Amino acid sequence: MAGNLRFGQRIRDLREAKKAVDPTFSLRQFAQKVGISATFLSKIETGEFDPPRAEHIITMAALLEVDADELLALAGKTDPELDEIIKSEPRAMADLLRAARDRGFTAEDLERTIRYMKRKS
Amino acid sequence: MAGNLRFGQRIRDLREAKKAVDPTFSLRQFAQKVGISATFLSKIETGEFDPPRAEHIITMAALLEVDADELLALAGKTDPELDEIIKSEPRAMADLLRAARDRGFTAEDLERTIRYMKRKS
DNA sequence: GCTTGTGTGTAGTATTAACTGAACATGAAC
DNA sequence: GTTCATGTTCAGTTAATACTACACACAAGC
Repeated sequence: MAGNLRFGQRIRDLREAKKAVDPTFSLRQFAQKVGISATFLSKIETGEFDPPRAEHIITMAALLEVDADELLALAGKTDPELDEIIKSEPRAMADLLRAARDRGFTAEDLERTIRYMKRKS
Repeated sequence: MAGNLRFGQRIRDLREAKKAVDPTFSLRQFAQKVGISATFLSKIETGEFDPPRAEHIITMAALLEVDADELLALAGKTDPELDEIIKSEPRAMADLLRAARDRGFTAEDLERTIRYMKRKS
């Protein structure tokens, strides 16, 4: 229950922006769409509670039409899908990530690597 | 508490093999080295309890002189270190993993990618 | 001035993961 | 034949995560 105002504030901002156009994005109705209680969402938006679990964050991103990875990163969580990908080839995926870290790869370097992968497949 | 006999059996086999050479690898003493109770280790080895948390699995691997990733994979867990790596560059690392999955990359393909990364850095 | 909808404060609960201590039965060592 | 170390069983605990219901205060609309 440490709280995370950066995440909460971002959700509130996005929700209010949507609400200006679509009144069904009130706190209560948005909470219902996401599948959590209004109480919980209120606490999250004010930074009193930690972000909800990844699944709910992904639902929020879809409803707010933003990229889920951005919100997950703000929440300090990782997409459970990534865990599944790692488990599908644990040794190799672990090596891949460690190689990227050891080389101090930036987002740009990683993009270049992805383009290389696409060429090779 | 679903239990995982494959993991437990592997730990028991490795431990017994070590114990044949080094008698300090009894269940009790090994549990102490790892930092868990003998009760817990017994349940784990017999498959009655789930594997312990990743940190303890990594300690076990070091003591038993096997690769931690092998044991973690058997336990169905991912090294928390990988989570940290992902969080250091969430969008890009997520894209990297998804690209690998979408292309159906095998361990071999991933090794080739790592070699590419080493050349480029 | 009552209803309706807004976000919020109080006071919790449910579930799960990750364990534990103490007592026990069995066999080996002396 | 008692001591000692082995692995196991019983009956729980602790801490964290992820929430919830209900009642409230406030403002807008009729």
